[in-house]
Amino acid sequence: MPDVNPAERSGPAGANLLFLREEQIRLAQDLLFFAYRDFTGAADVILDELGLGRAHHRALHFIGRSPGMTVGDLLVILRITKQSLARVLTSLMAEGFVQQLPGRQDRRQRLLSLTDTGQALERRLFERQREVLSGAYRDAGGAAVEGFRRVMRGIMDPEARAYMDQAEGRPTLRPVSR
Amino acid sequence: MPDVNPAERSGPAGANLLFLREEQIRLAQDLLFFAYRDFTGAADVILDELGLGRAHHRALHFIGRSPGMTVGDLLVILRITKQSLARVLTSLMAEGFVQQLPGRQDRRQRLLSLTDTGQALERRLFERQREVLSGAYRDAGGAAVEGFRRVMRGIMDPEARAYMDQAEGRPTLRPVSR
DNA sequence: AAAGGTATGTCAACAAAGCTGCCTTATGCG
DNA sequence: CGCATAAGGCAGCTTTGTTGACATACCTTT
Repeated sequence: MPDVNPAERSGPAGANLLFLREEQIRLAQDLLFFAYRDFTGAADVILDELGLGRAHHRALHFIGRSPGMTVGDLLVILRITKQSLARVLTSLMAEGFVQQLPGRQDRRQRLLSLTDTGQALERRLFERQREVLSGAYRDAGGAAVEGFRRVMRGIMDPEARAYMDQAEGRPTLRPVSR
Repeated sequence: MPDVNPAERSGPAGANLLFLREEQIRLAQDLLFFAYRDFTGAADVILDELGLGRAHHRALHFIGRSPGMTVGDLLVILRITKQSLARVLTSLMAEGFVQQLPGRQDRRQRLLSLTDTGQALERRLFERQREVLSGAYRDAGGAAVEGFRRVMRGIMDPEARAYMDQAEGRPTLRPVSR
């Protein structure tokens, strides 16, 4: 039973098929662990230089992706508490990477956006991760990329899928609400 | 490849293509964040019941995957420090989920394996994640799963790929070295 | 057998990034 | 006016990572 191709077998070996299926799921667990670790780790050198952590990177990423978003929006996306986010945002604003502007319709809101410096930093971080992903995309090919996208989408919960749908196709260039 | 290689294009649509390529990378960033978050989160309810965290789950997973592995092996896989691992292993052993046996050839080693209780717990955690992954696999289809695997592999660093190669096809049933 | 390297464990102290609970301020809205 | 909402802040705690120093047992080489 060492390694049999799962697709080519279905005879009396029902249990074997079950095993193969389970093994495939376990491989996916491994894949998620290693790929996430190494992908996020790609930006660490830059973050360390600046005394920032991954939590800062996540905030930069999503703010850069939807400039003008509210603090509440970001909380929903990150699924962390106000306090955890506050720590990160406070330091990002103190360092001049992120700015807040009062909402026009609702002046209680603080609309978040990246400053020029913040955009530059986000781009540096992005480039590091792009190198990793570009390599993977190139080696895997376009069809694989589409498969990757579909499986990953399926793993996310419905709320995250909804966010993705709305984010897709929206140019990041959307102007800051002023 | 679905989208034209940017290197081969420079006409009037060059900038647009570049934008599409960048947008695709940013979508992948989102995918990794949400999928990892929701996949790992699937087991949280069970972990909370037992007062365990995700670090414990990772240890259980990899020990269950390679029974008889050494502490050093696990350190290399997880890429955390001895101290961080010690905390986790100590509590897993105290709760009776993990056991250590001295190595036969090299008696300095402590070979790690799951106890029966540990295997049962690992299975419960696994089932939760399997539900998520099975759904994603079913909706995406077999070809997509293969693409997913290839892209994820490409994202991992070479050392992690080497581990995956060695882990693949190895039945988890490998007996505990006694 | 002595010497030096390796595998593991342990202590102390610290940092990042989560969390809860509670309270304040400013603003929107019925 | 009164209540709800968006955001911020404070105090304190937990999990999980970090470093550095040191101890013990065991392997390997001389």
